[in-house]
Amino acid sequence: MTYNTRQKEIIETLVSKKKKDFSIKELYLELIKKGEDVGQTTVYRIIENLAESGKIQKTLGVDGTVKYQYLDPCNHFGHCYLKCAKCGKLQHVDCEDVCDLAAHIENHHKFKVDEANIVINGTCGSCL
Amino acid sequence: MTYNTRQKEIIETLVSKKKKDFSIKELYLELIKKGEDVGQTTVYRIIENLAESGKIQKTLGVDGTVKYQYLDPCNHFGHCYLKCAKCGKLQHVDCEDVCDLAAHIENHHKFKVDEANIVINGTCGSCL
DNA sequence: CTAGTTGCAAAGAGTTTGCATGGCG
DNA sequence: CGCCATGCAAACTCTTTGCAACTAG
Repeated sequence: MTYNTRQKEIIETLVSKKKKDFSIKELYLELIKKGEDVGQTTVYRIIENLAESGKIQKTLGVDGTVKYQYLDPCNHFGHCYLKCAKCGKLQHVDCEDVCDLAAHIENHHKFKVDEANIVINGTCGSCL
Repeated sequence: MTYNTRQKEIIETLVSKKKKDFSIKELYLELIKKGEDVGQTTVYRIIENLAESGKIQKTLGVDGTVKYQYLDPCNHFGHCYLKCAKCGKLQHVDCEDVCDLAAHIENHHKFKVDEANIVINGTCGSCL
């Protein structure tokens, strides 16, 4: 149904190295700077697909603009993200307490927690 | 420094009744429909101020567009929001487990949790 | 060969800005 | 009266769409 193309590979590779959130424009300019021959429309389309398939997540950046963020495959229980409101970096955390909270919420508050998508906002160590 | 105006009052009143997230356009059209005489630019400016002051929060809606959301003043410990990915509704939860998790993260993961801004994504009871 | 993919340019949304007018205190 | 707020229109930025050329399988 879908073809593997040079553009898809270039973009997926670049995106999977990202540790911070990024905008389409940033990504596009980075590609151009590297001399990669990719159209802006194509970047939009590929990023949209990646977001739909769940490999990256659409988010609001620190500055209030739309950004995208690569999520390492971490769908196991007890995982969550800590997002720094100052530098925008995303930190992964695994711990039982997240499990406990999720379980509690599901049992007591009629709400099915999406374990792959718990984001806690705050300030990271380096920014404090 | 700032004046109280008819427009601010109208918008703040309307916004504080919102239980779901909303877009500027929706808000503006709602005002027009009610016969309120408010310019679209003014809506943008007032909403921006409310977001800056923390009374409302800028978020990404279910459809991937930018929305705003009124947050009832709930800055006490152990509070968090449950956001339904299907209907977009925001639910408030108070429980010790949130406290515990926040404390754990601060102590073990070098991260200062913003207690007023913990949003857990998932699916609410009515949408299940 | 066929169907998905790309990239350009144009169209469409959403948001911001300049500036003259109006209103609060 | 002085300063902030408002609203219109224009400017801008971001994103999507139409379409012809291209490419993977």
